[in-house]
Amino acid sequence: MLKLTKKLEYALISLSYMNINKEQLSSSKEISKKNNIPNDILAKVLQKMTRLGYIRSTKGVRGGYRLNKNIEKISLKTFIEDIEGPIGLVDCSIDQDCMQLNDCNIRSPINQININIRDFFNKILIKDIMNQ
Amino acid sequence: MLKLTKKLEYALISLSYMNINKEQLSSSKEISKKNNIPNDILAKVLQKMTRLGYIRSTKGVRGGYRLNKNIEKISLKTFIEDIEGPIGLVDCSIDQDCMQLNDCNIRSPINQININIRDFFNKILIKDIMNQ
DNA sequence: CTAAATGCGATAACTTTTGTCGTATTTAGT
DNA sequence: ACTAAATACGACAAAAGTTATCGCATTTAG
Repeated sequence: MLKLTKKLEYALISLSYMNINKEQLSSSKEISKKNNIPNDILAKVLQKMTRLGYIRSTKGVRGGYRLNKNIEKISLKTFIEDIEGPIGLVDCSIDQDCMQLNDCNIRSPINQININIRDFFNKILIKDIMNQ
Repeated sequence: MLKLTKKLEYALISLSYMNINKEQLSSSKEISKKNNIPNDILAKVLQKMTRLGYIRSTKGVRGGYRLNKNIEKISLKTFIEDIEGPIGLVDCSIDQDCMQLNDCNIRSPINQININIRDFFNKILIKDIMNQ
């Protein structure tokens, strides 16, 4: 319940892999084999990261992916939210409508905690995860 | 994905309710009605908190629940883990076995982040949530 | 004795996550 | 021009986790 999804795990593993493998393109197949990740899922994760601009793709034979430069500056918060949507401990920290409405007795403290968690992840850079 | 479960939400709402309602016992039915929570689920959450010693129950007609004294000292980390099990961003921060085994390229940084998250929740007391 | 409450287990419904499949497009190499 | 290897993408299926429901037992005030 306070857990990263596999999608996110695979994304981070891939970035780390590409970081070590900087000189060449890394294909989805290669990354999946080397890291025991189902290829079909990984492919989609890589495509998503491409759309988001974290990596760049080269199509066709001998194609593959490589890191984009901006990756150095991205926080884990931005990355998580780009891949999975907004971080919210409870529904009302994202989209407001819940049964308790305005008289929920824990709304404001929980949402403060949520702000602090976002801040926590904002201070972590993904390059810190890539450069283990 | 970085979200509290309803069980936990209901638990915290109940504690907050009992805190406001200190002078009397609060029945499951009463708490559920006042806070728009399905009664059957809430009942089990309350029973669990009773087993864990966070609240105390009085059975029979006019029975109900009230806070136990120790509640003042409990951290959100302890509470979450008592209700839901250990906090772990990835499986290997809890039970080790994963596909990547020892050569996972993000294992150690992620597990360090996990330690920091646990610490984050450890510094929050549930009474801070109850006393909104 | 009855009604209102807690206690508990089994199971069903729902939601989210994870994984699979099929097909189209791009491109290096021959 | 053709082929094989790669990315791109959408629809769907399977698995897991969360949330909700039901039925029955026990306790106790009045």
